[in-house]
Amino acid sequence: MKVLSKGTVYGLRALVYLATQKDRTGYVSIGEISEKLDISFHFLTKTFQTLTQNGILESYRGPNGGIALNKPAEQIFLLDIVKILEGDDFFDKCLLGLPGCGEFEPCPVHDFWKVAKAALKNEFEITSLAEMGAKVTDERLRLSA
Amino acid sequence: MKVLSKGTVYGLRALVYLATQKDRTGYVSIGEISEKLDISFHFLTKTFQTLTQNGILESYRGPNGGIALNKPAEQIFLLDIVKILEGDDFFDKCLLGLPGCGEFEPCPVHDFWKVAKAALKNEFEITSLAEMGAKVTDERLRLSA
DNA sequence: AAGATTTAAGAGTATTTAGTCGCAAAACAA
DNA sequence: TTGTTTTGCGACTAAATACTCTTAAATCTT
Ligand code: SF4
Ligand code: SF4
Repeated sequence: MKVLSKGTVYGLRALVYLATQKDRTGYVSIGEISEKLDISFHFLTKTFQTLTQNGILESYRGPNGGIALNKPAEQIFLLDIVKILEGDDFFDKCLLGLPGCGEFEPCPVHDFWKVAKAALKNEFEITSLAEMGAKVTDERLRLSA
Repeated sequence: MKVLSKGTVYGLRALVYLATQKDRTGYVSIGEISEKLDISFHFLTKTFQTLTQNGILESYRGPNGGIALNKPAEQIFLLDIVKILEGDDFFDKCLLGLPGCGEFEPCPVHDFWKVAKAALKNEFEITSLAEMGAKVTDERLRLSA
């Protein structure tokens, strides 16, 4: 059951790390994050570019450059990230991938899936990076499960 | 959000089709199913082999051969299929793929995810092929969403 | 026995996702 | 201006997933 792609998970972990560094001033380099979280530098870079282009991050090149959250971590929600990295239609997906589906002639799991999906979306909608950063220690961001 | 692999969805659609044919006696050929549901014959074959090896289906070669459910459709549940085709650990997966995770130091979505996963599993556990077959018309099994 | 039908099995190809590499562009420092 | 740091970007490679093809084995029909 792969809900999120690797790229999204990496991006998320990195963003949460950023959220835990909120007392630091200025930019945090991708190199540092890559090293601290043990994520491929170039892979992260690509993900961050997408996030920068979509207004989540601000980036700056050159010495002491790096990236920074574009808004306070309290105002960035899981849903924003997921929508950007997984696509806007992320929550429109059907469970069984059957045909002509939808409300019209729903399969047995349709009603359930609709509710479950809505719950997941809501959870993503109310969970901020700040909240995640507060609950997670740096150590736990390092190795993947 | 890809919950189930293509192979699993195909297998599921095919099994539901089988369930709708319960008044027919004898075996249903993979060729027929492949044609009726517009799914690649060889791909289906592979999935069916797995299901046969795991006791869901009974198969028979030669003219008028094919496959048949090994138990009444009322006694085959979504969960059985998913466990076989996606692996036994399907519901053990973590949402964010963070580290050392689990109960110890859960991330903010952990509790929610635990509940959502349990609900999904329960739904899969109580939904039988018969139930799905009753709710779905053959037409709707044909084209994928 | 010979040929037709149908699943079993495994090799082979294509597409998608994941991850790597190299260099250009921006900014700074000396 | 020259060199260094750091992001931007596109091409490249690797692995996983999805799909196809070929041949064998079982069973029936004649
Ligand atoms: S009825 Fe709903 S859940 Fe079921 S296959 Fe169709 S869209 Fe998916
Ligand atoms: S705390 Fe739970 S949901 Fe969160 S990353 Fe860890 S295992 Fe996954």
